[in-house]
Amino acid sequence: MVRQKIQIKKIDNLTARQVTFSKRRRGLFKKAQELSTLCDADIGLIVFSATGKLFEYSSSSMMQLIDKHKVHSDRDMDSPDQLQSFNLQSEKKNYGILSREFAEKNRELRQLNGEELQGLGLEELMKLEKIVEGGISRVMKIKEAQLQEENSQLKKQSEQARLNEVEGHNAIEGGHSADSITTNHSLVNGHLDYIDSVTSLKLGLPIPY
Amino acid sequence: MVRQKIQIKKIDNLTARQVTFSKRRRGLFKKAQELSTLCDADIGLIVFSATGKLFEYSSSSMMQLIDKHKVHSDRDMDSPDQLQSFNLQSEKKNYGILSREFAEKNRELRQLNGEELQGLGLEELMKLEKIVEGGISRVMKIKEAQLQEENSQLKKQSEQARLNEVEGHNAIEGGHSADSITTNHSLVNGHLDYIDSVTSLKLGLPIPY
DNA sequence: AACTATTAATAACG
DNA sequence: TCGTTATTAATAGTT
Repeated sequence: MVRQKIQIKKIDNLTARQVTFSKRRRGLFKKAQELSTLCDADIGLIVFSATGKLFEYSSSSMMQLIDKHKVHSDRDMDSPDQLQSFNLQSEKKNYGILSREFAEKNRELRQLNGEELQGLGLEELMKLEKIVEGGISRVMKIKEAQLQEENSQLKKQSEQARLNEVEGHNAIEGGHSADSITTNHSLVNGHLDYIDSVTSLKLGLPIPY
Repeated sequence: MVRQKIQIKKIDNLTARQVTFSKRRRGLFKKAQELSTLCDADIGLIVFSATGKLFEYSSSSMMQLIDKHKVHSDRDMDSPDQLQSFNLQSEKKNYGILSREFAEKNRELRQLNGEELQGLGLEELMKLEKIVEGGISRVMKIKEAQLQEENSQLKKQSEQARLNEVEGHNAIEGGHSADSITTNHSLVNGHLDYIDSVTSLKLGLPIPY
């Protein structure tokens, strides 16, 4: 845009390109900062050079800005079904990054919880529970339901045995043996209040496993 | 920078500020696009107006760019302990945003898993389990351990009852009643193989609770 | 890095 | 928001 006007297309000459990158990058960052100051705008600017080097500017905190941005874009794509499916595709491509980020968030949450959790723990846990609701808790709920059912069957059986005994009859009458009960039964449908008083008292203690 | 040079500080007049915001914003986006094209750079620009309206430009995909940025900044703050503690503080301030993002990631992961999970599910779940390791799974493990112990006690009892019966003795001999077993016992320490074959088969099915 | 001729951006105003 | 214009700012090419 000077001694001669240039076309806006990739600069062929490597050196010239690097020089232009430096100059224009500085200019861009300066303009971003000016806009932020003049108009009280919150601005984040991320630049990766062709070689992968990162340059960034943010008028506040890049992390906060990115979070804010995420909230906004989520709001937009919450209802439209077409965008949703498009989004799913691009997220599928990013599985690795995603799960790494997920792990990271989890670690962060754990750190945050680690402080609050000791005392107030329960409420936080209930929130977490609502949040997680993922595969693992599902599996554990299934397992728990099974155990619970097995339990009640055993209790019934033991009750039956006691009754039979009192009446002088034979308690074992061709039914299920205790060892086979585990293998075949339906799931309980009702609400599982898996956080009971005993469990609550143990919250926050390190559990070895 | 024109009829009169201006100071780079917040413009007092609201109208003037809005006008300047419009003009300079357009200029900034144009320069960002030019830099991206000329120098083959990957650029993301996020601008929030003072009123909270979002404007953004990205030479590729904003999501990919943000992921890339996250990876970079993680790499930088992985070892230095000082940065870590500073980071914790700023993250504490962001608890709300964090947990919302966490929930979102979880939803995304669930969606992704939803497809793979039907078949291979288990491995993914094991990974998830390792990742989550949070309060809720801990609580569920405790509860499960309790149930398991209760179970084995019941089984022992029922076995005892059967033996006693065969030998013509009284099975109920002043021990625990079946109803009181739940309330007081120690935890199992060993490994919990809570994903058993029965459970595996049920993976991916919607579980009502 | 500096220089500088030239274009691009834009402050003020209509 | 849009157009005009005087002026400053940014920068392409050169050294």
